[in-house]
Amino acid sequence: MKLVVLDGNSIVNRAFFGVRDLRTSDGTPTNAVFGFLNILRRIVGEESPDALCVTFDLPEPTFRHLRYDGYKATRHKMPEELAAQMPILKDTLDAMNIPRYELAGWEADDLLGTIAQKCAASGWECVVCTGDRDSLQLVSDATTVDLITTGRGQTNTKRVTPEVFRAEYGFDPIHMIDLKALMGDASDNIPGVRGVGEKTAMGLVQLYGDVEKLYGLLPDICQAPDKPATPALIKKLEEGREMAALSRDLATIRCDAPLDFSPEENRVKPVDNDRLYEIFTRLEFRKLIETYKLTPPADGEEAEPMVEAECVTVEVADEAALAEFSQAIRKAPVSLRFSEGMDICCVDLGGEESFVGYILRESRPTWRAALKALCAPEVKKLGHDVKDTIRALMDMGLEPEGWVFDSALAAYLLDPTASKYELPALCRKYCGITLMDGAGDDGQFSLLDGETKLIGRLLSEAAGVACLQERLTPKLREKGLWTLFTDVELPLCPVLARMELAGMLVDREALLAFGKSLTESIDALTKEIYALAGVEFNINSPKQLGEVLFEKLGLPTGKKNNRGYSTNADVMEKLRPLHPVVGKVLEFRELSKLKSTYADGLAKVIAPDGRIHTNFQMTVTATGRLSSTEPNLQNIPVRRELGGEIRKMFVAPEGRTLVDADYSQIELRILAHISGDEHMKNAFLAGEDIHRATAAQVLGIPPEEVTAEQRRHAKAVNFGIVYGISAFSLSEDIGVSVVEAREYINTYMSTYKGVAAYMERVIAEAKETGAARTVYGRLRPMPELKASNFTVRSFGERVARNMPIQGAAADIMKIAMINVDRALRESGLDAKLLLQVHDELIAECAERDAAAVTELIRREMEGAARLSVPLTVEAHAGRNWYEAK
DNA sequence: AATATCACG
DNA sequence: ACGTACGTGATATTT
Repeated sequence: MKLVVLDGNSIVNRAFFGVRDLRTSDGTPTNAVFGFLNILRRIVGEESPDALCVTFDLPEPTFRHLRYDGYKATRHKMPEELAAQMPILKDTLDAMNIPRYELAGWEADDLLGTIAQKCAASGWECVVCTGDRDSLQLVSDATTVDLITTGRGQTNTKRVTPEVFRAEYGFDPIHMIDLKALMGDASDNIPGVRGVGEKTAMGLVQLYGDVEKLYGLLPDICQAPDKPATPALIKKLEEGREMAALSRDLATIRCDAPLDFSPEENRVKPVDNDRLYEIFTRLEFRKLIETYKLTPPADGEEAEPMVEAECVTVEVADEAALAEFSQAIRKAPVSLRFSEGMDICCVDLGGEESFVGYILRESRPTWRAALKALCAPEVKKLGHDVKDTIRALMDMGLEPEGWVFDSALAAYLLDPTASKYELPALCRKYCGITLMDGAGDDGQFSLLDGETKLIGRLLSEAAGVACLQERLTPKLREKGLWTLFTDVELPLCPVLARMELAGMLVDREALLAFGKSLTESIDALTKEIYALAGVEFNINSPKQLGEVLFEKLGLPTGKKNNRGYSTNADVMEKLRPLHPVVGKVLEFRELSKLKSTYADGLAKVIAPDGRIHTNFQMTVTATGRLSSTEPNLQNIPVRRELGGEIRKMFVAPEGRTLVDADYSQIELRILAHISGDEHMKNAFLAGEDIHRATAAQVLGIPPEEVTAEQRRHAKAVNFGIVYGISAFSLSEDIGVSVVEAREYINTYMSTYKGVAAYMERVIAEAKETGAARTVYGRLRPMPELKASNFTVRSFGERVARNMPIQGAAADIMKIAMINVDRALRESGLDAKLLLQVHDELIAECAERDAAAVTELIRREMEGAARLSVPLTVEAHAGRNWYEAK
């Protein structure tokens, strides 16, 4: 039996100084806790102990202080940043069910010694884990020491057994104390013998071991086997006799602390999932949550574990089973889970027959007919990530309708700020059930083959989805999210599935040619930059670029970042006039971005059909927007001239055309609507250029006298208002002093009083209800508003201003997409939606239908919401995306 | 795996 | 006095 005891203070110190600064988003330092846990995991991995515990020093004076005043006088006080982490670490250990030992008046060393001693007495092997060489004296046949060293971010452990120790020191571990008695230890304020250093002491201990024995033989001693001690040394030893005895005493780790300890009590126990999950969430250790396979705590009172019922499974393998299946699935909603390869489908029958599971296999002759039966609109279906299921089924030529629930979307609406919505975690959180994953070693179905396990998992997941429907439906209703769920999110799924499947056609040849021309320009720029800088370096490395710009060329530094000085575009734009290389670097940056992310990046994801099929994510953003991945088609360049070239590569096939329609100023229109501000509403009602109107209003001049710069400033302010403006950021953005920016904001707020009042109101409401909301009911929990930390709270206030605006725009666009898709399909026009970019839709249609499609899309988008100001859309057709916009 | 940067709305 | 605009995703570099 083996017990590992960790020297808590020593290890947390190593961790604190060895791990780079790490903080939660509210600024709490966490690096020491993080480092400690890493070391802990490493040791447990290496030693596989049967028992585990940790010792700590208490900050009170120890008995050694009483005996020798100088002792530890030089030890530094614990840094505040580390002290702040100690209680967190102790909580963490408690949640991990790892016992802690601390004893007033006793050093951690003595506790380690005592524990090692008691282990040996119980016949246990003991491993002392510390970063402190002092503990090496404990090494014996029953006790080893794992020395932790941290260097260059790397943690190494060295296992010190008696053999290892002897090989290194040339004497037995217990004589460590004799060595210290002679040479002392500055860090622990052990005086030692004056004039005796490491070399001499080592030699003497190697020859005599014990200090007492050494003194007994004085003056007839040797320094080395063939070298009698010099009279000077003997004199020093004689004079230091008392100091040696005292030092030896101080250096001796005591093994008799009055500690109630037995190795058995420290047996390794499973962690407390709920407590540890809570702590890791608070510390933002997301990775560790996965490492320890922690799951969100079950959600309160009503979540009782679902009874694990026997599930009767029926495989739909023949016509008779198919007939029964087709009947059964029409009686009540069914939940579906498909295997990753879409070759197996498990169906959980809800309602009265909830313990019946049907299995569909691609290899059976009834496969397609069974799927077809499932796809009927009368068959009410529940799923998880329904959009992906629909896309896969559509890809198989089916048209699944009748979706009534999606557990991922439901969980997203309830808390859109969660990082993921995986089915097993949701089942645990909301239903208190643990799904069978078939992977555990708990013998769930360890005797079964792979496919049987897979079916077991899918059935268990399907049952989980059914349970989630029961638990989440009332929650959605309570929180006023039900309409959004059934009328917006669910109907959007097939629309997005069709868009993803359609994909956007790309002119591959032109894209590759553009990439090649970029390469040439980049090569030329590289040479110019090397010549201007006088050195060759990696221009893509902000670190190296910073060294060249700020050290070699001596340019003035702007903002700092974690590792040095920022070289971002804002900073470099200011440096542009100071050195010709700066402009070249900016150009290099622009071109490399275009090449790596767009020219090369997009070429890589062109499907065999010549199209790019993005994935729309419905459960990512905190505001309700979609996001687009693999590739992201929502950030295709447009603002700069060269970037526009990329949009020219997105084309319509021969005989077809693209239609691009975007909402004009939708966010400001929403602001005008929900704030009810008369001035802003009037500007929109009069069809004015809103930024010009803002400048005119704020400056008190006629609109026609507004200069380009005044309009630019007003535009920045309008954006700022939506984002939750601050004078500082506005001044940065438009390049005026903070005072001027503040002045501008004040004037703006007294001009647009309705907006000012609205901003106050939303924050107050969000504070009261704990969430920000759109007019459609979409919500975002806002715990930040209660934070005592100024930065966190301010962030919360900006979010509370912004979310209802950005979120409502997202709601309106989603409604528009559903309506456009429906109208297009009903119209009989040869057209389909391809892409959404937040306030913009792109469709493809036959050339001859271009005008009709353009008008249809405009009509549906403008009609998606009724605001107190007009909602207008600009729409154009073109052979490529650039032309259409 | 984290950071810096930059593309979009 | 605090720190500094909302929401995303991809890439290259560095740890």
